[in-house]
Order: sequence, then structure tokens, then C-alpha cells
Amino acid sequence: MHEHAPKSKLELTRNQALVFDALADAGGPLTAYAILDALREEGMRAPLQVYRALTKLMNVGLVHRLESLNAFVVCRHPECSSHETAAFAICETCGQVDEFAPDEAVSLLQSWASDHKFALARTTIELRGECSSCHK
Amino acid sequence: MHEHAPKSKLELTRNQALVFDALADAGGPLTAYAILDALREEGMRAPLQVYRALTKLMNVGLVHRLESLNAFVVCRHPECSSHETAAFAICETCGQVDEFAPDEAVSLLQSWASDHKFALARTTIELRGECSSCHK
DNA sequence: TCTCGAATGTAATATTATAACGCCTCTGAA
DNA sequence: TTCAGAGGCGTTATAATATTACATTCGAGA
Repeated sequence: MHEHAPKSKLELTRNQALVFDALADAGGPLTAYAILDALREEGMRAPLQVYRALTKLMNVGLVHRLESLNAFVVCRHPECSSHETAAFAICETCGQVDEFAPDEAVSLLQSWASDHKFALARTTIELRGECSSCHK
Repeated sequence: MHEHAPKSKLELTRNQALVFDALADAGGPLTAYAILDALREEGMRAPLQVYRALTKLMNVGLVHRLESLNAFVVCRHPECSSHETAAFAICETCGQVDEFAPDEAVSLLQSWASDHKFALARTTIELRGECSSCHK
């Protein structure tokens, strides 16, 4: 029996599912090359396969890119629509990332953009520091 | 007459001054390798020379790193102390960057951090979109 | 059936960043 | 005066991140 599932918008291909699962299993951020290494046994062989899957996953809002880490995490709020305005608190000690939705801060940034006639496409908000578990 | 100027805290070395001037002259973001290419004639030869100067310039608050671009810009408010909380609006059409100080938004993020016992060290806030000159 | 868009596999390469080494020049304390 | 430490410099090599280019496959409609 081959795989003939009809593709809904959220169907993932094999590579996309592999990459998503690897990220989800990690429970934290991974670089593209860390994902690649985790998936060698599943047949993933080249960086491009990972990057392509990541691009798709980001487009559908299942994965975020952490710019200040050059790494990727699964979205904590995949049903929510505001994937363009998520924020992340990144612990520099343990590496854990906490995603949150800073709605008011984003509103203020949108106001700034609007005041300056800047057509805002997406925002990157990343906090660096030490999480409560680490600096206790 | 050799250079014997007594070193105050803001004295820059030759390499640091070269890198700062290259960035200032560019009037916009440059990557480390773009800076290197701009300074070949001044004797800059290796990436590390540029990265070392950039690190110092960032430490003294004269230069910012744009995480989402892997590039660097001169600080627009070098006298101001809050170099850890600047924000940037990056035009994806023309590449120009507008630095601003989103004090209220930063306060909200600081509140979030405080509420979550997150010891905030610095924030990255970068807006991507199209500037007024470009989408007119 | 035909064609189109999306995804794949692979090799090669481009871009960004750091490690490791030794040397030089200040400065300040002994 | 010496000398030890901190910071900067120059160089080579390499690591880490990301993309280009090209050929192929697959499935969904017209």
C-alpha cells in the first residue's frame, strides 16, 4: 500500500515531516546542520534538503527562525495566526527558548511603522539573557 | 612624529577607525566581508581583523549588528546609553536601515522578562518591510 | 495525455565566522 | 628598571551557515 493521501494544505511531505519531528523532539532550537545530522539515518543527506523543508515549514507557520542564533524552533502556537510577530526569550545559559506573543509591544512597533510610512512585513523580537531556572 | 596619543577610553586603533569609517561612509549596513573588501587598499587583509574591530566597536556602542542581515551599521545615537535596546527598520527593497529607540515597547518587553524572572541582557528588535521612499 | 507546479537528489560553491599561533606595545606594579 | 598582563595585530587554516545550478520525479488538474 503506497502513500496516496490527498494533500490538504497542511499535509507535509516526508522530508518536511522528518524535519518538523526532529525539531519537535529536540524541544529547543536546532541549527539546520544539527537537524541534518539528526536525520542522516532517515536518509537526509544534504543541507539543501533541510533548508527546503525549513522554508516550507516557516511558510506554513509551523517553525520559526531565530535570527540571533541562526537556528530554528517549532512554533508553540501553530493555530494562532500571528506568526509574523512572535517573540522569543533565549536563555544564554541553558539554550532554552520561550516563545511568547508581545501584542502590546508589537502594536507600538506597528504604530511606529505606520507613523513613518514603513510597510511592515514582519518583526524579529528576541530577548537574550538568563532564564529563571538558570540564574536562580 | 610617531603616534603617541594617550589612550582614552574612546581612542580607536587604526583598524578600528578604518572599520568605523568604512561603515560610516557606506551610510547603510555592510557585511564584515564587504568591509574587508572596502579596506583592502588600506592594508586590511583578513576577516579576523574586521571581526575584531567590529567586536570592539560594538562593545563601545559605536556599531550595531543586524542579526537578520548578518551585517553591521554605525549607531545613530552614539551618545545615548541604551545601545542594548535599539530597534531597526530594514527596507527590503533599498536596503536602508532606520535606527530608532522604541522605549515603550522595550519597557513592555522588560516587564515580560521581569514577570517571567528572565534576566534580560539585551533585546533584538528588527522590522522588515518597505520604507516610505520605496513603496510610494 | 499533457503540462504545470512543487518537491526531490546531488554536487559544487558561496558566505559568514572562529580557532590557533606568535609577535608587538603599552601600562602598572615590584 | 624590569617584567608581567592585557589588549591589539597579522597570518593561516578551518568551521559553520546558506545558496546556485541542474536534472529528475510526482501528483493534480485541463
